[in-house]
Parts: sequence; structure tokens; C-alpha cells
Amino acid sequence: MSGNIGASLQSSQADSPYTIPRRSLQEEVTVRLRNEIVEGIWAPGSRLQERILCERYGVSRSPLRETFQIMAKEGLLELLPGKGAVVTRPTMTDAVENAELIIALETLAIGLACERASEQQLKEIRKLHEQMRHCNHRHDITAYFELNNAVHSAIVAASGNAALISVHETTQRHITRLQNLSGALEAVSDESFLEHEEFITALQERNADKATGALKTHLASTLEKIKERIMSSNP
Amino acid sequence: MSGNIGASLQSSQADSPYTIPRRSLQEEVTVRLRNEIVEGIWAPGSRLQERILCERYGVSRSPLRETFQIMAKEGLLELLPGKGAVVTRPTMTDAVENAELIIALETLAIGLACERASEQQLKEIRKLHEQMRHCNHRHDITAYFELNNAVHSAIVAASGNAALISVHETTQRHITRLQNLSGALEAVSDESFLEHEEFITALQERNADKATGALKTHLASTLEKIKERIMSSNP
DNA sequence: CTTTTATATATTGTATACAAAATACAATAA
DNA sequence: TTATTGTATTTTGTATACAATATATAAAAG
Repeated sequence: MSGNIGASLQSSQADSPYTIPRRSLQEEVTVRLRNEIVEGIWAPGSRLQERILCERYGVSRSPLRETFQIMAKEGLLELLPGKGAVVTRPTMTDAVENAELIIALETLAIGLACERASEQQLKEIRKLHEQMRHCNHRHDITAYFELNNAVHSAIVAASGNAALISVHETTQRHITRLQNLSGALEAVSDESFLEHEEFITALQERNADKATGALKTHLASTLEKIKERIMSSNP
Repeated sequence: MSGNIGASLQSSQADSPYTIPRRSLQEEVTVRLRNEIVEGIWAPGSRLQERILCERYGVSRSPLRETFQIMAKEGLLELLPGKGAVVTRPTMTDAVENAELIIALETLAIGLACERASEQQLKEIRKLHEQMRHCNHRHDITAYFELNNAVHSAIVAASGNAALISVHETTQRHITRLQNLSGALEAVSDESFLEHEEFITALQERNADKATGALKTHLASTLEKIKERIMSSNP
């Protein structure tokens, strides 16, 4: 199997005299399983049998079970004692809850970023935003969507608050998963893009009030659109 | 050893014909180790050797290592590949970051609670608050502190947002740990209690604007006091 | 005496083994 | 047929075994 983590790792050694990669099998498995669940490869409600996944990734049960604990903590798996791991089944409620949460997180982040972001970071954010403009013109929804996540992550990163960054990452992942599962990519409209431009500009001006206001408006309307799409796809 | 989880669990069966407890050793160990780190029994920077903890809890390495992953995810342990688990060393920066985060979380929560809390929940919150009043009079700082956490948790619970509840729990735990380590229990002053009363009252009136404003004020001033205490205890 | 290197010990990362529980399935009774 | 019960199989929970890495200690070189 080409994706055999165990086999591929055994022959890999230090990449350079300075950097020490030292990643455990568990870390590799975590990244892969997490991505596969977020991408919808493992359907909600699926039972993940240890033997199957051990064979898939070419690892034994020990690292896999450690991964299971992490994924459960992240809310992607549910561990039923004595029964095993089941992929969580996101609901409309989950979507709303995570959206409410991420709005609060990003509102905090952009306010902090207005104070603390380096000029370099602001430039990078603007750059990503301009790439979004390009994708909007070309109607490249997938790239637009990925860039959008990248912009929001970059703003949170610019807040410099590690605790916030960590929570945001998990929350954003949940939302991405929901969008993948429902097929509801964020609406790419000129109107939505203009909202986006507004808080990016305010951020560059380090105008916290304006930035938080514009961001809240944008996220609220985005949430509404996502809700509509989910509703129409789940009749 | 009296705290031997493995031995005590082996003989424990279903508590009632209806509820099936079914807790794994890993869950038991997680609860215990987490509490011990939060309480400061394991000092920041301590290396947690598997053999030692296995003996302490009377379990083998498998459940312990699963616990390690969870604790690392929660930010209480750092897992150094090849070297093992080290108890994280909270910094002043961590305190500020978590405080910024929890303010945002609780602000969101109280707003949602104003809309969604049941009358029963509001009554319960008021009850806890009245107990705080009592502790304030008696200068029972420890009980006051615990009740304070309970009130804030209850408000978050009343938001009905599971994602928010989960993140808040972890964040509050970090802050509690910081207070335990620094010996900086929340300042119990009449002024602080009056601030507290203000947002509790606003919540009961379901006045979201007033409640969020009062809560923000209270948390900000609490943060300042904690900062002062940490500063003075870490010269 | 300090530094280095070699060796031994300890500790972790991963795999496997074993027992208990859950699931699947077939045989039997109603 | 449907329900039930007993049995076989699978799967999990936990413990242990083994190999690789890291740490500690001691010997040797400077």
C-alpha cells in the first residue's frame, strides 16, 4: 500500500543536521485520519474498526488508539467504551454553534491584530485577499474558499494569542468539514467579497472598531448563506 | 496503594440496572492526572515518567499513554518525541492569552444565555450567586472562588452552545491552574461582588447589552487584579 | 582536571498477546 | 414465521514484549 506510514517512516532519518523531525507514527496517523474525516472520506456515523485502519496506515494499534483519543477530543470521533470509534455526525445545530463560536473568536482576533500585527503580517493578509479577488473574477470557488480560510487564519495568527489560535483552528476545521459534507462552499458573490475587503482595509488601518464591525457583518451574512445551503441540501 | 485505579475498577460493575457506567481506565486516569496537574501536585516542568505514573495509578502504559495525548491536547502536557511527557510551564503570557479568550467566550455566552436560558437555569445561577454573597461575608475565599467558577460555568452552560461549553471548560481550567500555581485567588472585594451582581441581575432581566457590558467590565478588572498578584508573587 | 568517548542503563515508541466484552449467526422453541 | 437463546467470531481494553533512542556513568585522552 502506497500510504503505508509505518514502512515509509522506518527508512526516513533526520532531514538536516539542524532540524530534527522526530515525528511519531501517531502524529502521522493523526494528520491523515483527521484530513480524511474532514474531507468526508469517512462518512459521518461510520464505525472505524481498528484492524481496518491499522492495515490502511500500516501501523499497529498503539499509535492508532492514541490518534483516536485526539480525534475524539477534537470532536471528529466519538469513542463508545467497549464498542469502538464512530465518526461524529455533524448536525445543523453544530453548524450554528461553531459559527457563533468562530464569530466571537475572530472578532477578538481582529481587534487584537489591529493592535499587535506586524506590518509584514498585514501585507501578507492583504496579499491573500488580493488572490481572493483574482479567484472571484475567475469564479474559482475552491481556491477562493481555501484562500478565505487562509485569510481568516492569518488574522487570528496576527492576534499573537496562541490559545486563541489553537481553538480557532479546531473550530474552523469543524466548519470546513460541515461545508465539505453539505457541499455548501461559501458563497462567492461580489457583495460578499466587498464585505471582505472592508475589514481587511480596516485592519490595515488598524481601526479596531471598524474592523470588528465589518467582520461581524460579514461572518453573520456568511453564516446565513451557509444555513440556507445546508437547509436546501438537507430537505 | 489506595489510589490504584486498575484494582478498584476491576471489581466495580454496573451501578444500576439502567445506567451503564462503562468507563475505561484511560478516562479514570485522565480525570486524576488532569486534576493533579491543575492542583499543582505535578510541578510545571516536571518530567512524567510512564513507569512512575503506571505504578501510581495501577494501570499499564496503554491507557496512560492515551491519557498523555489528551492532556497534551488540552495544553497541560508537552510530549517531546523520544523524551516523554513534561508538565507545561504556564507563563504570564499564557495568563493574558487565556484571559482574553475567556472574556470573549463568556461575553458570547451571556448574550446567548439572555435569549435561551431556561427560568430554571436562571434561578440556579442566582442561587449560586447568593451563596457567593454569603462566602463574601464570611471571607471564605476558597469557597467563593469555587462558586465563582461554578457561576461562570453555569452561564456558559445556559448558552446551550456545546462547542462553546467545551472550549470554555478547558480555558477556565487553565486559568484555575494559573491561580493555583501563583496562589492568586480571585480578589474577593465588595466592589468585585457588586460587579458580579450587576451582570447576574442583567441576565435575569434578559438584558443582553447590559449583561455583556457588565460582564466585560467585571472580567477585565478581575484580570487586572490577577495580573497584579502574579506580578507581585513572581518578582 | 576537563573533555571526550565508550559502555551500560533506563525510557520511550511500537508491536503483539491475552482476556473480556460485543456482535453475528445459527439452531431451537413458540 | 418470529423470537429467543446458545455458540462462534470479532473487536475492543489492557498488559506485556521488543527494539530503538536517550540518558547516565565510567574510562580514556588531552
